[in-house]
Amino acid sequence: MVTISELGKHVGEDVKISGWLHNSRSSGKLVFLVIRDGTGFCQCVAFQGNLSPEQFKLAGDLTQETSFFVVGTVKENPKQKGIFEIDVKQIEKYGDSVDFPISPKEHGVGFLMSNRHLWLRSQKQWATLRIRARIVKSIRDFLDSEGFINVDAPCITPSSCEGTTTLFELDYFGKPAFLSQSGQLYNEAAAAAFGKVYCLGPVFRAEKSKTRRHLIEFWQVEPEAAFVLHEENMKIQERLVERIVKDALHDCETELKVLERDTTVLQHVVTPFPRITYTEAVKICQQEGSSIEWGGDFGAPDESIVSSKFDRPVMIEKYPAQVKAFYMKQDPEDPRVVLCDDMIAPEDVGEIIGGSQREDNLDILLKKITDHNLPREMFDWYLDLRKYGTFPHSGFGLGIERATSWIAGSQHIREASPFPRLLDHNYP
RNA sequence: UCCCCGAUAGCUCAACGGCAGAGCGGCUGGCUGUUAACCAGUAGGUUCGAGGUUCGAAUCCUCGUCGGGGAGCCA
Repeated sequence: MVTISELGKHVGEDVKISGWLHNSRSSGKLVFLVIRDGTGFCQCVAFQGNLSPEQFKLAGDLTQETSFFVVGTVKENPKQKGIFEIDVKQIEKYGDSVDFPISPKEHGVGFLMSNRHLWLRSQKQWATLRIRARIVKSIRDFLDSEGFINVDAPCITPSSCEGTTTLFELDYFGKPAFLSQSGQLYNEAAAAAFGKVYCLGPVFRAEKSKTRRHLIEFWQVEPEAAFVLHEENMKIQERLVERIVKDALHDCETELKVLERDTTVLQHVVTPFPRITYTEAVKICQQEGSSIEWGGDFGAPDESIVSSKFDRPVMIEKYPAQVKAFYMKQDPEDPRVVLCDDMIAPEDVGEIIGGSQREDNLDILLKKITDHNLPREMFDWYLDLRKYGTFPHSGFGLGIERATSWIAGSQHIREASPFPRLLDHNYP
């Protein structure tokens, strides 16, 4: 058995391909069957003269998504160079498919989402999720080669990490527990044991978000590195994003073509990325008519204004302390701001990275926990990290689906998750 | 939680106060190179639910249900 992705190596040979019927067209004595096997899509040509009457009728009667195999000779498509097709000699069904709901014409989002388990078979969903897989591999390859160790964080936690967003509460054998919104605090403990670490897994936000940029459950990679300062933290971020985009352009040419993605913007994604301070970003927004004042956080329209000024991802650094999490380190040169940065992707995708140097001074951290009204006793273990050999360190979080959505050019982040969890939508 | 928009054939939509329609999908037939193929025929309806206005409601009004987009929150 040969896969569709390998057909180019078998031109002139007879091969067997197993898969599902994506689409078919017939023309009297010819039937064109587009088969998909998970690795790609391929046209099979069944000519009446080459098949028994039973076999030819079988080919013509196949319905959408019937599973079957063909045996035939691999040929280059006479009209399209580099595209291969199969001259069918034998064809056999595995299983029928009656009234497949997703026909080759337009469908509404609600209908497609309620058929997500079948929608995954569509070409664009296939392409998007293959890009997602490539991105995850790029992230692991990059971090592993940079000496980071994969140390995963728990999904179930006794309290909120940041105390800001709403969390899902669980009954943990009679006591409350929460689904984690971030592995960050655990990463800091791991960084003190392993130096450079990252966790990669799902996180959960119980916010009733209803936008094209938000998921209730999403995957995040969170690198954390000991003795890395703010400046170097940003360099790691931009090199990681550069690598992800470069790998996708190199290895996902077919997928990007299926998605009709204009890759010009992606070609520009090379380091160094532009950097501006929060204060500069506020000025830009004000010049464009935004009502934002220094000290407030950016709204989605403000992010759009800033990102529209640049041809690649832009990093905004040094936000006011009051709009950021308690664990971010105060800027020694300006105590009003913290040593953090957000990376805003182009094309209105929004924030794909949030990162910072962490507060390593025990007294300042204690004060911040009090100021944020966080339960001190829940953070005892975290404060231990400052008691027993405190160390300068930094880290960041990159949203896998946001990155996928951007590179694939998705209209909505839900397409970047195989089975997205959305507000009032967790089936299938 | 707030603000907009929507619900009509399996799907995508039209009809906007006067006979319920089209394309796609299904089915039947035709065609040796099709690319969401094409051509002909055919089946398919409690117009989301409840109430109201009207000679007459898919259409106007009220309430409800479900869905979509956006804000806030953030990856």
